Amino acid sequence: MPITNQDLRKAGLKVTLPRIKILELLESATDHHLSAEDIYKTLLEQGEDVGLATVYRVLTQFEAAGIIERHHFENNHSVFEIMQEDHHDHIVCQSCGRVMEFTNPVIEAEQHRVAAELGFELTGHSLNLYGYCSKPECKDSGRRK
Amino acid sequence: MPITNQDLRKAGLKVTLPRIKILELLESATDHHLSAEDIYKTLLEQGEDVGLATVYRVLTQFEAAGIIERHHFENNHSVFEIMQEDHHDHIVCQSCGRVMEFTNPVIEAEQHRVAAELGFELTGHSLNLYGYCSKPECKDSGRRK
DNA sequence: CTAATTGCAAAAGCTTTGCAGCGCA
DNA sequence: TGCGCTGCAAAGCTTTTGCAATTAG
Repeated sequence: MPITNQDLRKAGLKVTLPRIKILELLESATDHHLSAEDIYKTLLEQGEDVGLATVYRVLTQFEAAGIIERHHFENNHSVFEIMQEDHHDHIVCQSCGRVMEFTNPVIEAEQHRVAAELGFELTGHSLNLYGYCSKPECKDSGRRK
Repeated sequence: MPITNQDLRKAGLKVTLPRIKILELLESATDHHLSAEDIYKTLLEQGEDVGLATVYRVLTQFEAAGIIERHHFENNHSVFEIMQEDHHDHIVCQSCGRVMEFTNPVIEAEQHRVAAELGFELTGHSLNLYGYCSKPECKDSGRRK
């Protein structure tokens, strides 16, 4: 279900144009993982008059409100996505930049076991796989950062 | 076994003071995970006349030569460590910054299974757990970034 | 000797902050 | 109307690059 204006208000955030637009983008993106820059450029292309600083501020607020999630991939590339019901990890194509999601209960369980074994109270984790995807249209599409 | 001068030469790198010092630091650090800044500051404290740019250059060359490994943790904190025989993942204490290593064959195997399933040729991965460790002396030691 | 390496300073990302004006509730 | 929000510009950080001087082999 999409994020509603009510959800924003509940998070103590006013319903403003930049916020609505950014949510729309994140919800509609083909692979719904976008960087701040992606969002900024797309909004400019759509004729919106928005500042990059606002994009960052809004994304940070959304993250704090639990509306979106931020991921740091390699080469310092950060992307954002709408928070999902179920947790999932990511696999990123080094060639075309495509991001796919997957869930794996076995890995999940092992992580908790490992943390417990080492005497850690687990608060979070990130698992990212990197490789080359098999899509025919993916032959160094230049998306690399 | 420690990295030798021979290893450096074999990698096409001249044996210079900064390189030796940086290797020494990485090999002797208590938890052998150091950031570029850590290394730079420590060298300065030791009275070495070295530039931060050199530290970054050397680390990058070492990484390319397969001598060290770079990890991106959350909040854009990068650390480096000597390359080990066996692959391992990391668990980081959010409070004291301690980094521990662990290996888990089950997770390892699952990762390959998942990648294959999604049609990816796996080239690398990073798994980091975050939490709070149970060491008594770890009570917000202020190391947080 | 001479190409590799270094320190310094400047530049290049990416992200955050200060501020005056604008706009949602 | 009032405080939150925004765009702009400037500043902060981490990392990289240009360059002349230095050094390993």
